[in-house]
Amino acid sequence: MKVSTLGHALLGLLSAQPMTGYDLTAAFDQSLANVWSARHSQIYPELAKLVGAGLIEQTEAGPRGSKRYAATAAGEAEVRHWLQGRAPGDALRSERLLRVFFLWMLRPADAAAYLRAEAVRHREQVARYESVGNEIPVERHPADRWGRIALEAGIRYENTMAEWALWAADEIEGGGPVPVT
Amino acid sequence: MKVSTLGHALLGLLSAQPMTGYDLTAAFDQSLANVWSARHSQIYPELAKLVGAGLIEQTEAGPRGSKRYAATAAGEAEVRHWLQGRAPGDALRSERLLRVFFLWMLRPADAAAYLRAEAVRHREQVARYESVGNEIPVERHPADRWGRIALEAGIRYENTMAEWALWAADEIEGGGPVPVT
DNA sequence: ATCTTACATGTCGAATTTGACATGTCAAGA
DNA sequence: TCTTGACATGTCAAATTCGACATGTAAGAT
Repeated sequence: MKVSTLGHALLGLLSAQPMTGYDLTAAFDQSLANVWSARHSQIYPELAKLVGAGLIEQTEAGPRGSKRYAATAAGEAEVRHWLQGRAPGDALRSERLLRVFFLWMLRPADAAAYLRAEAVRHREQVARYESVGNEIPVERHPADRWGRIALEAGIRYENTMAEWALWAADEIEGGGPVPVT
Repeated sequence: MKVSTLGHALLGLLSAQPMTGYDLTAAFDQSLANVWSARHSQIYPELAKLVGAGLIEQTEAGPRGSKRYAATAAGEAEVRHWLQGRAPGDALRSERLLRVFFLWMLRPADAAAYLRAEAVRHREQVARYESVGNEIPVERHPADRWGRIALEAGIRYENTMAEWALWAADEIEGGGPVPVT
């Protein structure tokens, strides 16, 4: 039984705490949004699949026809196995970075403007992350601590990209014709 | 006529220089690999689609049944339009970062070991990038200069992640039980 | 009482992406 | 001459992802 990345993400979330599909969707929109995304239309079928595989189970039926799931022992084992296996998808996918390869097609001033706007967006993201950081409860579950650690990665990433974008903008505007030594 | 991200990437590459599907596949395996990936099985059909849309055209038929394509004026205009439109897919997708959210499921020592191994992988990537940097010709096409700029983003990114991973490993191993105030 | 919003789950078709299968050419070295 | 590896293009089924459509409940405000 092979489990997709989405499956592993759901399994991981449900190992920390039992949740409904709605809660999981919210988790993908909030904390996980910046590393992996999924819509509810993908989440619900995946939950059914995981139940079928015996990796999660429904633990409770709530108010609005809601169903709460938790990872089974087999499910938790699967996550641990995934965590320790060699990273297969170590590839990063980012349309924003892809665009940089083609900025040479714009006039230098436009490209520089684009990069400075990117820097602003990255800084804004840092601000959002920092406000999220202030909302994380003071360590109730180990997952919270790891949430902070992942957040730190996000903050460092955004700051690095913001600095890079400003550097690149200067490089392009100031650079002028290439010094061919 | 809507063009996918892959389509825009192909259009951008073919605006810099006419290439065959094989060349494009190589470009996705090399320079673009770290921001967007595509297999030849996706590239060839997409080329046919772009030809149909009048965004690229075959300019030459080579030795082994090879077909060289170049972007048309409409194709170049499409790339410029894409570059200037508001970033839709500003979401980053990384299975490696996703895993971090679930490292709490491992024993602290194992999680720290995982992070230190990550740091090593990031450093190795920096080394690879730097050796690629030495192979870029000295500015023959503006795209080369942008290649360097994109490379710089990659180098800064990997260095940041390597530093973060080491910091996180220390944080976990040193941190001990949570100070509950 | 009605309205709005958040909660909650699902399906379906289309687009995207992957991996396997399939085929053939050309150049260089053994 | 033969074999290997790089060059070169394609198809197909399956998996993944997305966006739209569809439906219904519970709580709180007006």
